[in-house]
Amino acid sequence: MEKFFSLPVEKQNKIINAALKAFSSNGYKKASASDIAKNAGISKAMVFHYFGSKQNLYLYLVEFCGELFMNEIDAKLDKNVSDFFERIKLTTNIEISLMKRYPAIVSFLKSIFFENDADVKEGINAMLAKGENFRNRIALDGTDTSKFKDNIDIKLVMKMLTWIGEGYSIQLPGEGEIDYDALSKEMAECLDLLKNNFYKEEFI
Amino acid sequence: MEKFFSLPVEKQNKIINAALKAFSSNGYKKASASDIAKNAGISKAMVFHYFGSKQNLYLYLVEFCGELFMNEIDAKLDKNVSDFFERIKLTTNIEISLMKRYPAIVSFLKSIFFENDADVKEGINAMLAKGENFRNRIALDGTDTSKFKDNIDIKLVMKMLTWIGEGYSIQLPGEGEIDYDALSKEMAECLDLLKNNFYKEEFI
Amino acid sequence: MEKFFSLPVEKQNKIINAALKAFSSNGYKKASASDIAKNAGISKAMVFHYFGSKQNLYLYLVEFCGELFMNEIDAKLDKNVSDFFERIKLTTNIEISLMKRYPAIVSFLKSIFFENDADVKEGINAMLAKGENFRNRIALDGTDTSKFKDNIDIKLVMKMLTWIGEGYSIQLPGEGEIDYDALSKEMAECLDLLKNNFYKEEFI
Amino acid sequence: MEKFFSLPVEKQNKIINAALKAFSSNGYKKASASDIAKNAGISKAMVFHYFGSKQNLYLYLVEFCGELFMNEIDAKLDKNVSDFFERIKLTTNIEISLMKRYPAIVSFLKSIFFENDADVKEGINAMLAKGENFRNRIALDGTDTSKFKDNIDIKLVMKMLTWIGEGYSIQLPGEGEIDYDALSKEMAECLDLLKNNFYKEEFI
DNA sequence: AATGAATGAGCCTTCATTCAT
DNA sequence: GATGAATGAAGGCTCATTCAT
Repeated sequence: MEKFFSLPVEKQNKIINAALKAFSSNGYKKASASDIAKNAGISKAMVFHYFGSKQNLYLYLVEFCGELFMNEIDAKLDKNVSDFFERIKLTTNIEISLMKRYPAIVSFLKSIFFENDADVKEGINAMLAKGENFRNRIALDGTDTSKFKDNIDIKLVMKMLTWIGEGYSIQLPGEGEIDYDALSKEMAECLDLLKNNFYKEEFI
Repeated sequence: MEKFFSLPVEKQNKIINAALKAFSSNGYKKASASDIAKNAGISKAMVFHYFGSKQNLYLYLVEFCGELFMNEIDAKLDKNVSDFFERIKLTTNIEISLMKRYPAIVSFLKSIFFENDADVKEGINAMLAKGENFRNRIALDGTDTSKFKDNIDIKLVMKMLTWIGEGYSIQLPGEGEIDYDALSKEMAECLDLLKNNFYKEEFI
Repeated sequence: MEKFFSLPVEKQNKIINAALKAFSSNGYKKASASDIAKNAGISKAMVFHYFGSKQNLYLYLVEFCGELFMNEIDAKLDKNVSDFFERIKLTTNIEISLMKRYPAIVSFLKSIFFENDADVKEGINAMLAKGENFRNRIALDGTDTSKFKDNIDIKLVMKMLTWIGEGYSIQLPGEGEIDYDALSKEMAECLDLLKNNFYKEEFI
Repeated sequence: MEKFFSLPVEKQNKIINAALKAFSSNGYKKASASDIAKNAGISKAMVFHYFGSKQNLYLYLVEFCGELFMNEIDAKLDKNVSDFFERIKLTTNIEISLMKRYPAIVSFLKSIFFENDADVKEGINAMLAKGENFRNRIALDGTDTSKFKDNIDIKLVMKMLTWIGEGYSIQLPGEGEIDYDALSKEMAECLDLLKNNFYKEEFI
């Protein structure tokens, strides 16, 4: 796959976007190599020249998108913030900012969740597992858990938030413009609701 | 499709389960009629004899599963229970009991969400719309909302619960045994956590 | 095929007509056994019970129709008429009267001409050859050829008439009402034209 | 279909002939793409690569053959010949010369007449209509009709000749060598027979 | 490197034919 | 005899992948 990486980044991105779009709107199986090629402005044969196989291309995209998310957060999350909900909010906003820059990524990751094709399922699960670990680390390491009421199971809260976050991305429309600000605001309301009711009086 | 319905129920179910499994693990497009036939122990031609086309079979399953869920809940949900969380809990348990009887349904409905193939998307959306109406009706009609603390946005709680519920089914493995009791218990914990913190003191 | 013949004639005819219609409007290959069965009001399996195979059925129809034509003419042609054109005219009118009684036969024989499927071609050709012999015999045996101008090649005239006759049936519409009287009249004009110019003065 | 046209003409012709042969001996429906491919020495997939669908290929052949006939005659028919029979004779000979170059065309056009499959019937009829106009124009425009005896209905003669011409092509064998010279000679005899008896004394 | 041609495997679907009842 | 179910073989078509240039 060095062949792909030795392309000018601009062209790489064009191909990546074409593939993301094709895969997310049609799924792994139905997305055809020739569609991807057409969208990217290259010949079908080049897709195989660069990536070897459709499967390879798909798995590369899975990893590429996953790493992109994690690196971005690693780089931009302020480690000094110790408040649980503040961290989640920051993380969420970073994710949303990423979505703004690479809209195709969103639908792709969305589609990945329910891709069940045997050819790519293992790779997807591996990435998702990595992502879950990452989330937990980000959310829990160095977090001040003493603010929670004593009877609150923080891990359960964390799980709930994960599902809520997924719920958000799932409900996004497949196509068309996304109102990222509304998204951000609604997530914030959710977090506030939980914070107001899960924290001890004095930390609200 | 009368041909299918005049089959002994046992055989119908075998075919349904084979199809559900094939579709949920491969998606509409890649699931092959011959796989379905093989798993159901019939010849490929019979699939077409019974359902006419793969599309027809898929759409039938979508409707079958959707109706099954809704009818089951309609029939078993005690309408006298007015407590919001109690209702959700009952509903969830009914769903889980359904999963026990038709395990393939879960992964199928899971997969339906993100099926984008044009041949079946319209049918899926129709069913999902019906489902959403149903959910709202079940959760809100006749529910006593006065127990919530005054500053709680009940619609937001409802949304959160929907996502949490979906989160549950999403995290289920595509294949293999599912620990339904753990599932049920974890969901109950979630509901209790929210109830304990969202209700006024006197209703806990 | 005794099984077929032991049916009441009424039912035989219903089946024959259903098959004639199906074959003539769709051709040998595309006409489906289930169509024939449906049109005849019997089950598909019976078609095979009676005729063994679609090929058999088709070949039977070819022979049946051919024999019907020839027997009819043999029976009704007045052997005392010795004038060439008069005979042709009589024959033609007999044919047309047959068409009136069994409309489906017309389109079927029409379609037979250009049926090229290897499964039935041989049988068709055999029947057509028999038909040609028959025509020649009818037209030439006992015919008074002395009326023709001396330089006329009667066999050539005969061939021309055959082609003209075929031309007539070919130009018939596949479906809809046929104006048999116009047909009869136009053929008569043709014959008169030839007779007037091919016969010696004194026999016109 | 540019893909097909950018092939070397030699290969185009091989494919065309393979298809003509397959279609004329089996009809539209039964002729299989794989037979065509096999006869043309290409893979089945290429048939679809070149023509998109079997229907497309068939309709292309219909038009190709039709145009070929008409162009050839337009180009070679000496417009100064005004004698009716002379024109017919020239036309016939041009047609026969075409048959020598593309033998499969004959059986194909023969088969087209009675092809009833809905997928191609419309296209066939369009071409046949064009052909009929063409025939009439060629035969009647600029023809000297004064040579006919006064009581001859020229339109009827024209019709007869059409049927006779069709009769010729119909009697041709589907396969095997055709004796084009005999064909040409017999047609000439026919024309002479009619000319000698339909023209006024002084023009024979 | 880049392309268009080429292919083979596989899919949905149809249908003549056979089986079980 | 009669029927509906069942099947296997084939056909049109698609597409990931490879080849030749």
